[in-house]
Amino acid sequence: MSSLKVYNSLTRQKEIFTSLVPGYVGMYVCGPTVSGESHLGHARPYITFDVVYRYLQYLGYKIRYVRNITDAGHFEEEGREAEDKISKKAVIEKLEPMELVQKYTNLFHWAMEQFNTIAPSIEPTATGHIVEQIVMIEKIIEDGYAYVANGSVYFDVEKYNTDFAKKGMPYGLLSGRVLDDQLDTTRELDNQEEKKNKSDFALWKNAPPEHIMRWKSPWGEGFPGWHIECSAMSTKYLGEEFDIHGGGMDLVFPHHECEIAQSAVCNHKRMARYWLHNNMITINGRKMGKSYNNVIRLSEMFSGSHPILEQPYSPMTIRFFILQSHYRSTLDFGNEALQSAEKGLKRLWEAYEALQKFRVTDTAFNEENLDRELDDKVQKLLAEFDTFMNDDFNTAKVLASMFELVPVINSIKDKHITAGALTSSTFTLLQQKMKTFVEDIFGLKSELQGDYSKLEGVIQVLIELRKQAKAKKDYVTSDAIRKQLLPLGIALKDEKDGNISYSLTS
RNA sequence: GGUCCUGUGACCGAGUGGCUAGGUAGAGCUCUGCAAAAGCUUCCACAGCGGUUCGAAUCCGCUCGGGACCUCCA
Repeated sequence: MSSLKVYNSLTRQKEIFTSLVPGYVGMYVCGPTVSGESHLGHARPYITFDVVYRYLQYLGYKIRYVRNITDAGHFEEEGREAEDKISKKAVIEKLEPMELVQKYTNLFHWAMEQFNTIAPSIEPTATGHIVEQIVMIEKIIEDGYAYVANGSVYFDVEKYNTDFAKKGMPYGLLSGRVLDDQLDTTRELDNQEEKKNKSDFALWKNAPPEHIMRWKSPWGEGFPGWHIECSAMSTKYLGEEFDIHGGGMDLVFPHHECEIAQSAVCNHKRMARYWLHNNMITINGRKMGKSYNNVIRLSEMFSGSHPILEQPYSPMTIRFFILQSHYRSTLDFGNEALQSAEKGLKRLWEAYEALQKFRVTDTAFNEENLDRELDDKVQKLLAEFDTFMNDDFNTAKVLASMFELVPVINSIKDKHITAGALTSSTFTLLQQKMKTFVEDIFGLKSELQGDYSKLEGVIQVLIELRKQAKAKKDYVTSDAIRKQLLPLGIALKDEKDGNISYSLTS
């Protein structure tokens, strides 16, 4: 079998993945800032890395997946006073900062559950690791790569760049930036006069009196800078050097660049070996984001309550939609695209469920029925699942292969293909492999909720009545039963063999 | 302005220089009391202009268009 290759942002090429410790993988993914409700854009990284996580498990790795919750307020510079955005909003909403943070954390967890993502192994919060961050900052100061100014601490980017460039780790390595080119392009920021250079970034910010979120530190009361939490928590839970660091492409600079610098000073290591970045979801070609005023919250997606939405879109539809593209490409949102995804998923899922219901004995395999060509084709398509996933997690191609199997499955079900056209081993492999990839790796699931056992009994009664009506050629009655069930989400289908099957939609 | 990415058929989207991915929609057919579903068949592409090559959607150059980052950001 081919080995896993991943695109490493650091080297800008695909590399064969090997873990630092054989059999084990450490993965850190930048989590959400819980100062507001999650939007469609958030779905991309967490679904992408959920699949990465699941696939690595499939490959047999024992993996520790760390994803932080940023619940300590970072400061904003909207041309005004530096302000904790979390505490700012809390005042408006008359909520305690932690109450607000808890609310949005809960909403985030709810959305992630809807998407059927597996919870990370550790989900550390920034506020729960203030001590670790302070310790790290102290170390950076000791080593001479940070300085204190008016109760704030800044990272000395110039000095870092000068010293670490010699070690092959200049500042800007990940994002492809050259520090000297940057000096003029940095925008005017608050408290700029405190910094030695514009490119320096805050490790610790002095809290103004009105600031609600604040902690005691050697430099006075304040709060941590934007980047230090990830360095501190990744070191704590994954070690000084670990395998994978993931996040959205918009975090490459400055966030990840700063993480690398902080960790390099403290640990003298290169932090993460593979940097994986997902691309953005766009809407009308534009990134979804607060600043563009085009945010669709996940709760709005699920309920269809946003003016731009023609209908609600279920979590699985969105998950499938995301899986249909490659994670490093932009993905353009649109009603038409989502509706296509919804229908495609339905077709795939129904074929999948039908497949799982088969017993191998149903196929009645024997030499006469064997269709060698078809058998080879199925085997080839199944083998491609692994090949494509190994090629930087190309879920789009795997889905394409799955859709080539759908007509085969449906043809067996509808008896267009002779039972037993496939060898029983191929058929078993088809069932197993589809189950593994559809459910275990892609994380797709049925969206029917609750207990349908009673309803199923009721439907069987109606089906029986309809059968009797049909036998008497009483089509008025039989059509009425079918027609009235449809708006209730129960679709009856007359099968070839005279049976009536049904499918439920939520 | 700097750095980088990108432009594929009605829409979304994959794509290793040679084998017209796939999904949805459209058209036709089969099955069917009708319907739905399913199956089969089918139409519609590689922004433009040059270049390299036996051969380019894929490599190179230019032009035009879109986007990301340089500020919190998934």
